[in-house]
Amino acid sequence: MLSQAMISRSPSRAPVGYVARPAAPVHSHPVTNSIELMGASMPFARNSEIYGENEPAEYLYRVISGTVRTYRMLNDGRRQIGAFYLPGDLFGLEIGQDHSFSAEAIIDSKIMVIKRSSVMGLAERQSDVARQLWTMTAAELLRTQSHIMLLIKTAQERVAGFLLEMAARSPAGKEVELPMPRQDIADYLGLTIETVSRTLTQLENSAAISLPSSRRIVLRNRAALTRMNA
Amino acid sequence: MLSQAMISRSPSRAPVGYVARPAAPVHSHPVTNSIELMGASMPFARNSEIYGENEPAEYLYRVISGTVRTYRMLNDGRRQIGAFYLPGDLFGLEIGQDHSFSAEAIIDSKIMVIKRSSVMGLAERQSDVARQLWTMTAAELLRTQSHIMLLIKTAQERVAGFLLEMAARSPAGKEVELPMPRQDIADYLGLTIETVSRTLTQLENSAAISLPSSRRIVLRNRAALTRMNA
DNA sequence: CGACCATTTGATATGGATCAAGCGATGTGG
DNA sequence: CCACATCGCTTGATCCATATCAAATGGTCG
Repeated sequence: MLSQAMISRSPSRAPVGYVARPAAPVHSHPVTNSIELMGASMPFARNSEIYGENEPAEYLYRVISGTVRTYRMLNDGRRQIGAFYLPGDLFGLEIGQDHSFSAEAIIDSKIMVIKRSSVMGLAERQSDVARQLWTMTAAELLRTQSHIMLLIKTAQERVAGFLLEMAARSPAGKEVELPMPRQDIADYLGLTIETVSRTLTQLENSAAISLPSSRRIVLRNRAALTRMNA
Repeated sequence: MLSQAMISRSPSRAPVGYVARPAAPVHSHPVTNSIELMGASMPFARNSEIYGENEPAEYLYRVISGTVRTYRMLNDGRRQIGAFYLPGDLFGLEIGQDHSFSAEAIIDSKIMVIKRSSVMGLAERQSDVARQLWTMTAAELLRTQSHIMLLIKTAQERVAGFLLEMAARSPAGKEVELPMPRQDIADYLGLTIETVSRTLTQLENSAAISLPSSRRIVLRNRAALTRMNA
């Protein structure tokens, strides 16, 4: 696991030499309008690193297509996934010098890369841009706070909560396509893959969901899931 | 527990009628200089509510003396403490309309209350104030992210981490005076009081700490604690 | 002193982890 | 085109860390 990440380090990271494009806005987040048009699109292969924890945060990123995970490791190898980012989502915004998490593409992804200095420079002069940056950070804070609430719940509640969250973010509300493997879900929820798997089976048996395939989940009884979500 | 909170709701919250003071700055956080001089000091009794979750966030707060806890409840009564705030700390800053956590004084406390609108107005015109607000939110985000990492650890790691955190924030580095009861520590760490208590005893037996009294903790072997902290 | 509350300690239960094996889909080389 | 290796996922058996239930201890205040 670690060695794989190591290998993928050098090839794909530096956005040097990439050509800036007109950058067709894919998803339009109301909050980030002025930042929307900046930057260059870059491909990242499945499992490749976008940036590493403690590296200088020189860029800010937006998912064009694909999915990204951010994570942090404890020194003995336990991994905590901080967030999943879907098309339209911004990530990698830091106020400190360095990134506090690492980021990897979960599947082949296109990522818009934006120079931090240019955004910061803009924020100096335009208070609405400054406000956007603050708003984005605040949104991350709210998300992280909800994540904490997830982590004190039972396995069933965590999984139900995760499914509802993913459903809410997916284009089709009822059918969810999960881009990430069970291990990622487990590391996001603070559970093992076995527990995630068993809980999903259990939810299927109780008719709350159905699993046409392991990555495809249909919410059959959203009320039941919401009730479980505590 | 809930009824107690209810009772304490009306008496002490609205800062109406309080006289603004010159407000001697007690602790000087480098990050919050311009905000430091604003607002009025207000007393809050032990266990009284400062604000409630989902209430409009009209003020911003700084601890002058005492200690504050913020928390959120799940609908079945499980409580998660989001943070402890010590003298000098700012809390209650929200970018949305409402507070996302409730806040209570743990012990009798003096709290500086600052009108949100006045800070926001200032931020409109002064970019350094705007940057301060952003920086404060980002600091909260970092804290919350660390909290998540705590919650995936073992009981011993959580308690060791908590003690180190409190020690780092306390004036005297080696001897820590805990202003909060075991239940608050438990709800912060996602454990039960029994587990917190047992873990402390175990740390004492292994000579990592000593407990002159239940609220007073001496770090005898910081290296051991750091090692446990994973 | 006695009541009350916080904390500790003890005994037992249990949810989720761990260890281990089976299964199904996907891809590859013969 | 099929046999088989691989990988991700599920299922089963057992274990263990922490929760739960219960009682004892200690500290504080009237």
